[in-house]
Amino acid sequence: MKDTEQSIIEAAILIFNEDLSAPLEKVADQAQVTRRTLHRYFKDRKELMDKCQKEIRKACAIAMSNAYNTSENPRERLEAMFYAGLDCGSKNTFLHKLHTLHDHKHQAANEECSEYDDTFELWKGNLQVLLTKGVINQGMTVDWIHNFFQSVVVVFINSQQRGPLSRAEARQLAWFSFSKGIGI
Amino acid sequence: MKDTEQSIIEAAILIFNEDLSAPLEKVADQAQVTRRTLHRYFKDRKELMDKCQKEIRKACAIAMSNAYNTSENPRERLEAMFYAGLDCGSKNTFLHKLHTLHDHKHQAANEECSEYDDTFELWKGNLQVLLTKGVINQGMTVDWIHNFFQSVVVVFINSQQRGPLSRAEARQLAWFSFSKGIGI
DNA sequence: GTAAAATGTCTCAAATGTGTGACATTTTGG
DNA sequence: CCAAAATGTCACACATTTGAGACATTTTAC
Repeated sequence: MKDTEQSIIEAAILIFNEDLSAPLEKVADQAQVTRRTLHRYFKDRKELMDKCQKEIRKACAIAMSNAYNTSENPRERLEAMFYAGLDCGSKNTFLHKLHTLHDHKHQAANEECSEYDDTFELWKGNLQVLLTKGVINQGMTVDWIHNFFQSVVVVFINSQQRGPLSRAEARQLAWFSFSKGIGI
Repeated sequence: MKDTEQSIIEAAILIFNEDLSAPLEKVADQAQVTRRTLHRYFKDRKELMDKCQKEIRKACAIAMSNAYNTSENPRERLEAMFYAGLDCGSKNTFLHKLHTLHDHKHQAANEECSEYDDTFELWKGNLQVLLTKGVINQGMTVDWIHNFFQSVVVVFINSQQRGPLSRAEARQLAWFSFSKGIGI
C-alpha cells in the first residue's frame, strides 16, 4: 500500500512552493485524496507545513552530505553537490524560498534558520574553499553563488516540467550555466 | 497627491509575487491604505490581479523596447535588454511566475499568454539571432536562456533586499553570471 | 477658509476555508 | 471470504476573508 502521508507531504511541497496560502483542498487534490483524509494525517495547516520542512531538510541534507563525500577535491565536490541539488528539485527551492520570504526574520537564534544553515553548511563551506583558492571568479560572494545555485535549480525544474529537454540534457545545461556563471 | 491606485498595484505585485493567495489586507497594509480604500479602486481580487498584469506588461514591454532601440548590434542589445530586465525587478519575475504556474495552461489562443509572449518577443528574437550567429553557446535553447535570465533577475532582487552588495556591484555580478552562463 | 474629493472607521452579510464527528464504502492482508 | 484498516461522503460549527453601505474625518484644490 502506498504511503499516503508521504504523498500528501510531496503534494504540499509542490503546491505551497507555488502558492504559500493555497487552500488545503488544493493539496488534497494534488495528492489525490480527500481533504478529510489529509486532516486524518495532519492536525492542521501548521503541522503539515512543519512536516514538509522536516522532510525537505532531511532529503536535502542527506543528498548534499552524500555528494560531499564522493570526493576529497573541492572542485569535484562542487559538481557533485550541484547535481545533488538538482535532484532535490522543488524541495531544494522551497526551503530556500521559505528562508528568503520578506517577512521572515533571519536570526541565528531562530531554530528553523539555523537548521537551514546547517542544511547548506557543507555546500557553503566548500564554496568558501574554492573562493579562497581563486578557482571561482573574484568579486563573487558565497551568498550570491548560493542564490544563483538555487535559481539554476528553478530553471532546471521548469525545463523538466514543460520543456523538450531530456533530464540529461537539462542537467548538462544547468551545470554549464552554473559553473560558467560563477567563473569556473 | 500621490496616485493611490498605482501604489496599490505596486504593493500587490510585491505581495502576490511572494504569496499568490495572500489576503487583500496584506496588500492594503503594504500600500499603507485601508482595505476599504483598496476596494474603492478595485472591484475584487480578480480586477486587481488583472490591473497588476496590465501594469507589469506595460512596464516591461516599454523597458525592453527602449533597450532594444539603444543599438543595432545584437550583442549590445542583449546587454542593454538584460539590464532593462533587472530594472523591471519583481514586475519581470512576477509576470514570468504567473506564466509558469503549474495549473496554467499555455496556449497561443490564451489572451494572457500571447500578451506574455509579446512582452518578450523582441528579447527572444534577439536571442535567436545571437544563437544562429553562434555568439551564444550551442546546445542552449531560447527557452532555457529566457528562464535563466528570469532566474538571474531573482538573484539580483534577493541580493538587493538583504545583501551587502551595492546596486552597481550586483548589476555587474548579474551580467557576469548571465553572460558567462549562456556561453558568451 | 471652504467645498469637494479622498480616505478612514465601523458595521454587516455573504462567501470561502478549516477542522471534526458519524457513518458508508473500499482496500488491505490473512 | 472476512475482519480490520483506510478512505470517502456528508454534515456541521467555526474562523477568516471578502465586498460594500453609512457616515466621520482628513486632505486637496481653489
